[in-house]
Parts: sequence; C-alpha cells; structure tokens
Amino acid sequence: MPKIYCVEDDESIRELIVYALNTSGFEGYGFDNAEDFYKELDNSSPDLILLDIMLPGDDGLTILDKLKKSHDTKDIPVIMLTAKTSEYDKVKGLDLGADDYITKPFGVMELISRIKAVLRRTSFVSNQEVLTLDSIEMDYDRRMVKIDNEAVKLTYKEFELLYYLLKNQNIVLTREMIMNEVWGFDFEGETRTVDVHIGTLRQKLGESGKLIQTIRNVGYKVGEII
Amino acid sequence: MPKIYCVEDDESIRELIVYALNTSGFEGYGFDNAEDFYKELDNSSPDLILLDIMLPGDDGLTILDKLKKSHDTKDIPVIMLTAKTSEYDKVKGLDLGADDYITKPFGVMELISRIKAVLRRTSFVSNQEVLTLDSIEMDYDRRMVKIDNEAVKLTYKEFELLYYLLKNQNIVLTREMIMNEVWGFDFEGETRTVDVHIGTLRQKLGESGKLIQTIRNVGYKVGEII
DNA sequence: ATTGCTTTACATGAATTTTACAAAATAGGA
DNA sequence: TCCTATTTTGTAAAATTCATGTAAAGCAAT
Repeated sequence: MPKIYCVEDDESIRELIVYALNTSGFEGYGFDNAEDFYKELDNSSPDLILLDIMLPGDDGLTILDKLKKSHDTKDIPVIMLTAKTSEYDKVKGLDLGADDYITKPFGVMELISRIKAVLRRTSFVSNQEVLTLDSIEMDYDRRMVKIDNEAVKLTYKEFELLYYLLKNQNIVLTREMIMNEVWGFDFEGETRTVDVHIGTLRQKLGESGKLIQTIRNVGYKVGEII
Repeated sequence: MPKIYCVEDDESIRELIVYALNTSGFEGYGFDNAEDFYKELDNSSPDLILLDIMLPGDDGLTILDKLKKSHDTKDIPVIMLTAKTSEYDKVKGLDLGADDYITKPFGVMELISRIKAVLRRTSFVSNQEVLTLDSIEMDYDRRMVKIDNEAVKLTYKEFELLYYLLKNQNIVLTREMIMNEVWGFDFEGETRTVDVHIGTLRQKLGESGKLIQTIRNVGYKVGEII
C-alpha cells in the first residue's frame, strides 16, 4: 500500500485528500505545515508527496527545492497543488523537478488518477535501494559500494555483511544474528568466521572501517561512534 | 536533440507547437491526422509524443491506446492535449498510460517545461532503438551490433541476451532474471546455459567483452567497471 | 552437413572457512 | 593502582570449498 504524505494548510482540503487516499488503496497522512512534515520525513519516507504551493513557513516551492536537493528524498515523486493558476508557479514547480501539477479546485477522481499515473512511471525507479553512512554509500541493486565516491570491491559475503550492518545502523548485532541473517539459519560450525569477515571488511573500508565497532561480549555495531 | 511528434488537427496550434519545439532544442514534427502519424512512426520513433484528444479519424485516446499496446511504442512518453476540461477525458487519458496532461489554452513556456519534466523522468528508460555502451552499439530493430563500427555477427540468443544486458546497464542481473527474460518463464532445466552464452558473447565482443562483469554468487552486470 | 542451443565435465582460481597465535580488554587480587 | 590470569577479539596464513569459464559432446532443426 503506497504511503502518501500531503502537506496542505487548509484543513478541509487536507482532510478530504487524506480521506480520498485512504479509501483508494493508499495510506494517506496530512501535515498542515512544513515543520511537522520534515519531522515525519526523517522517520520514514513516503512513496509520493502532495505539496501545496501556498503554505505558512516554508512554502511548497521551497520544500520541493529542499526535497530535490537531498540525496535521501530526491527520488520521491512530488505532485504540486495550487489554488491560483499562475503559469509562473507551474513552470517553476516543474523546473524544480515536480512530477505533476494540479490546479484547485480539482476532482478527487482526477487527483487519484494523477497519483496513479505518477506512481506508475516512477515505480521502477523507486525500488533502488541506496544505503549510506558517513562516507559509505551502498547501492544494493548495482552491487556497488563507494567510499568518498571511490568504488570499493567487495566479495559476496562482505557485501551482504555490510548490507546487514548498514540496514541496522546503531543497533548492536550479535554474531549469532549476523550468522543467521548473512549465512543462513542452518549454518553449522561454531567458528570465528564472522570475526574474520568483519576484519576484511574493516580493511577494505579503510578509514571508514572504524565505523564498525566491536561491542565486547556482545557483537558488532555500525553507526555513531561512542 | 530529442525528437517530438505532435498530432494536432488545428493548423495554427500545430504550427505554433512545432515552432516552439524547434526553437527550444527539440526536433518537432507535426501531423494533422492519425494516418500520417502512424506512417511516420513506422519509419522512426520519437522521444516523446504530443497527442490531441479531439481528432478526425482515430482520436487521441484511440491512438494512445494503440501506442501503449504495441511493444515498439509503449515506452514512448505521451503528453495529452485537450481543448476542454472534461474530467472524464482526463481520467481516461491518464489511466491509459499518458505521462502528462495539458489543457488548452496553454502557454508555450508551460508546454516546454512539461516536456522537459517528462523527458527528465523517462530518459533513463528511453527506448532508444539504438543502445550503446562504450564501443558497443546495438540497433535492435535492424538486429545489428557494432563494435568500434565493425559489425559483429550474433546468434538470436546472443543478441537477445546482449539486448537485455544493455537495457539494464549497471544493474546486476541474476541468472534467473536472465533466464526468465531471454529464455522465457517456462524454461525447464537448472543448467549452465546462461554462463555458456555469456562466454560466447564475451568472445564475440572481443575486448569489449570485459564490459560484461561477473558478480560472483549473484549474476552478471554490464556497465561501469568496478 | 550446417548452424545454433543445451548439457556435461573438468580445471581453475577466487572466496570462504578454519586454524593458530598475537594483541587487547577485563576482572580479581595484592 | 598495578600486576597477572583469563577471556575475548584481531588477523595472517593455510586449508578447503565451490562458482565460474570453457572445451567439447550431444541434440534438434533446417
């Protein structure tokens, strides 16, 4: 169920949209200001964003600009909403990278249709999974890891291990958890395999290898250094 | 220079659009009816199509439907043009797979902006009939592959395999994905067929064969060398 | 007979795992 | 606080496994 955030200060419109979304196979959430929206965006990112141009605080075009400039959010499709049909706004929004544009008043059917159209054409891009931590950047589909934009060659197990670590940033992972996840539940021997792989990973990551911390007696953790 | 076809029966609008395209970095061609348009489409396909909904003969929605049902044209982005804002038309157009929608009267600036926006988001999927990578050049329709402008003779499976690889540059493709796509879903035996074909492809591509990378334990990838 | 596709079989070498020992951390006792 | 015994982790190197490359045989279609 695609998740959609709607930033719109007019309460009645916002509630109508969220209601329409929720009854059309989407998971809709409304925000009446940019602040709350940014906060929630930090927690989890939606599949699409509906953005009113006129807003108190950061307006829609400013939000759009920020979204498109951040690596984490630049691939989330955005549909702009606006009350007045000034061509200038349209052009500006589209040039800033909005995916579509709807002028109020609009029918619910039209809105849903446009959302579906945008999702249809962007869906195959959005499943690209890029994980980052500091200077480490991992693109799972491409099986590429870059450190400071420099490609690093990892073997299969190293790659999977790093993926699991990055997926669980700031969480301490026991050797058993790592074994189960990366090697599979039915892995036999009680050995030092994980340690050795952590070692080679640290080496290959160079300076960034320090981001993999040993938590003595427990396991390993990646993320903020204590 | 992206090529754009515009199907629009109103002469003044059509000429305005073609003029605007040609002065904005595009190669614009106008058609006042579906017949001529189809004929030209057989010769060479554009990067984007502008489609009026109201037309004599096949109307815009019919054309759109045909375009989206044909393998050769389904990936060409389409922007619909219409005279009046009947919501029914909009919904129908969008659900048929149009990429955007513009209501007349529209400003030239807006049109160009929208075209750019659509091209921007569809460009990486672009079904250029000619795929290239480094010195490899593939013309799918002509079933020709050239390396450094030297024709290379490929068998059917080799050609399809290379096509699939080039279509998915930089993405790691598993043997299963390759099997499903090139050999078909119902292919039986769990064998080394893909590997052998990759091998012969590499041989025939000569030096460029190195662009096909093995991702151990996963599959193959074509593109940026790590 | 020719051509293209699939399977088989085996060598190779890269990746993984194990081993063994060194180094570091920790706890307990003086 | 310092020292030592013990545990835990780091890691180089050896041992082993296993995925891939590829030649060649088998097979099917024309």
